Formats: sequence, structure tokens, C-alpha cells
Amino acid sequence: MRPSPPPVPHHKRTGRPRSADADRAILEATREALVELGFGGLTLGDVAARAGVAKTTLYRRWPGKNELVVDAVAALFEERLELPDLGSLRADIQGVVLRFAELLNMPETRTALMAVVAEATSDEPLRRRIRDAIVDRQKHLVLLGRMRAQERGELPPDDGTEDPGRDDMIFDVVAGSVVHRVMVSSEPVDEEWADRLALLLVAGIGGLHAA
Amino acid sequence: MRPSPPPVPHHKRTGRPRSADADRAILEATREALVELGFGGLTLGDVAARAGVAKTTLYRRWPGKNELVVDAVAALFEERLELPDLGSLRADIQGVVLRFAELLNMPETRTALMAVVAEATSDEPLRRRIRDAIVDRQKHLVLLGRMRAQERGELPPDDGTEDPGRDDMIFDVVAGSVVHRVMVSSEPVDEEWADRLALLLVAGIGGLHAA
DNA sequence: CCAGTTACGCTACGGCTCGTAGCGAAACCC
DNA sequence: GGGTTTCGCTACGAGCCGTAGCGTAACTGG
Repeated sequence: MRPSPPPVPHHKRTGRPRSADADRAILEATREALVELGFGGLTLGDVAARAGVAKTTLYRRWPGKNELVVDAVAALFEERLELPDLGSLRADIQGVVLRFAELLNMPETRTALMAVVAEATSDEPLRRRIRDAIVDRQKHLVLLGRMRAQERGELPPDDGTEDPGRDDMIFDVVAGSVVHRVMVSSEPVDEEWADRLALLLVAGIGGLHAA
Repeated sequence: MRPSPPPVPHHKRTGRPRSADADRAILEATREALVELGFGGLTLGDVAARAGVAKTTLYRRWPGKNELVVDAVAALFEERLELPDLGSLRADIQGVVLRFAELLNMPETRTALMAVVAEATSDEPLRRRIRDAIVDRQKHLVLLGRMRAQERGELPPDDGTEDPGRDDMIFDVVAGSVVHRVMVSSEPVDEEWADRLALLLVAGIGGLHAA
């Protein structure tokens, strides 16, 4: 599994190499255009002009707008989303919720993420691209958070009877709640809200184990 | 508050009235086109042709694609989303989750909802339209569910110290989790998953009250 | 019944974006 | 240097957008 930035570089080690600078400039220009124009108003011709690159160059590397935007946004998630170790499950959840909300509040991600997910409903390759570049990284954080909580004794250790879909549900609840709060309800995710969500989840997870 | 179907009918009772048949035909054609082409591929010219209506007629009633799609989808939510009374909070939540997931699995809503919400991030009037036509109706269900649970004695009655944002959070968690499960994780919301989410929430809400 | 008003279908248009093709020049490997 | 691939540039047909103009249809008030 190679990292995503060079999108389709199945080189054969001959000929003129693709410019890494161009890649960076294009992705940066894409984020810039997203801020100013939104997803709907973004045109590939405009992105090429901003990046100081010919439109044809852009089409040689990305199939279309959707894929380009996914890659442009994915870099932000890679850089900024991590799980802080704050000493308790509740605090860890609060922390990651706040970081995730911060990401969603950036104008280049707000409009881009939803639009791309929407397009992906009828586009399987795009769905995989989103999964690889963004979703899987987030999902990993749930696993990490649970393992930490088990080490602390906040959650019972695995005994072999766990439902493998349990972490997946927690992931959907955490990510989905934050996205919905920010994008649909258009209300802020502050420390208080994040803490209350964390409290709800900690209590709820306890209830799942008791059942 | 008039119902939404006739979009901008500030009549003055004179002249030829707008055809209600045309409204229905346009909204129906929009849903049909959404299924076949998705949001991105949908064009207003195509919708007009399907509806047997001139393109200009369509533009006289809706400002653009986004608003048209919101109205086309809103009708489905009005018809099909309700809160069944199943005897317990847990069962009620499971029931509404399943109904909501069923709606999200319809091809005309899958792609349309997310795309419209994405566009709305940089379009305040569109955001209000979505709120009025879709979100507020869902939010009301949370209130109804809580009141039923209080009557049953499953939740303590209000004592005046409630946080008014509590219902809002529950709403974001329920709707967001389902949307994320269906749209991002692309995995099914079956009875088992819905029940486990309901269990998580019931336990979590109990934890909120205890704190 | 007729004049006024509004909606309708139709056609046509300029403007924009798309995605591709063709060219010569540049950069890299053997 | 020869082969190969990428680059920037220009140009192009195609499609959709949103609007204007026109004659006609439907409904209302006098």
C-alpha cells in the first residue's frame, strides 16, 4: 500500500518523471478553490490556472473532479486527525471529537467531504478511494481508543465473544454525530457538547457490555 | 405556515393559475432522474423533458437545481417518516432508525440528500429550505419520543433544570449515526444494528441523567 | 363578453465548462 | 544521441446553463 499523493504513478523508470511540485501545487490550488468557490463552483480549468499548470496535465493524473477533491482533502486528515491520550476514555473521546469538528469547520473540508460522499453513492471506485484515503484512518482511532480503555481497566478485556461490528458502530456514532451536528444542524461543537457526547457514549458502551 | 409543494405561489388571484399537475409532474420527474442519473448528472433540461414541461416553466418556479431537489425529496420524508409507538423507548428508537434507514436506502434520496447538504454549506437560503422541509420534521420526533418515554416512566419527568440542547444532541446522534452507517460505511442498517444503537442510546441517556 | 393579467410552450441565444486531440519542446534513462 | 514520457499550449465539438422573446392559453373582474 503506497501513500496516495502520487495518484497513478505506475512508472517504468524511463522518460521524463512527473513533477512532484506540480502535484503539490495542484492539490493546494484545489483546496484554495474549494474555499472560494465551493465544490459545485469548482472547475478543473480554474484549478489548473491557479496551480500554474496546463489543464491537460491535470487530466493526465486525475480522472475527474471527484477524485481530485478526495485527494486534496485527504491530506488534511492525514496531518491533523489523531487520538490524544488524555487519561480516560471520556476525555479521549471528547478530544478526538473536538479535533474532528475542527477539521469539519475548515471551509475546504466542509463542502468537499459531503459532496464527494454524495457522488460516491453511484460510483464504486470513488467509494473505495474515500475509504482508503480518509475513512479507514478514522476507523483505526476507535480501535486504538478501545484498547487504551481496556488497558486502563475502563472496559473489560476481550474474552472472545465480542461482536466484531461493535467498533464499527461506535465509529459511525462518533463520526456521524459530529458531521450531522456541524453540517446539518449547523451548530457548533464546543467542549461542552463534545463532553456530553463522550459521556453519552461511555455510559452507553457500558450498557452494551452489561447486556 | 403553508405546506411546501407549491414553491412560490404568492398569488394575487388574477391571471392564469399555475398548474398543480405540472408541479407534481416536475417533482416526480426529478425523483426519477435522480434515480437514473444521480445528483451530479441531473440536468434541468432533462427534468423538464421528462415532466412534459417547458424548461422555462421550471425556472419560473424554482431558482435552481438545489432547491428543486430539496422539494422533490422532502415529499418522501413527509410521507414516510413517523415514530411508531412500540411500547418502550428502546423499541421506539429501533423502529424510527429502521424507517429512517429505509428512506436513506432509496436511490432517489441517497445521492440527493448529501449533495444538497453539501451545497448548502455556502448557501444560507438553501440551508433554511432544508431545515424547514426536512430537518425540523425529524427533530420533532425526538421530542415526541422523549415525552412518551417520560409518560411510561422510563425517563424522569422534567424538573426545570433540563438543558434545552439535550434533545438536539440526541437528534444529531440518531440521524448522524444512521446517515454515516449508510452513506459512508456503506453497510446495512438491519434490525440487529438498529437495536444495538437503541440500546447504546437508552443506556447513554440514563448516564446523562445520572451525571 | 371583453379587457387585463398571468402562466404556458416553444425557439433561440451567448456564455461557460467539459474532456480530448495534436503539436513542439523539455527532462530523464540507457 | 536515441528512445520515452511528461510538459505547456492551443484548439475544438459537445453539452448544459439561464434568459429573452414571442404567440397562445387560462382565468378574473368589470
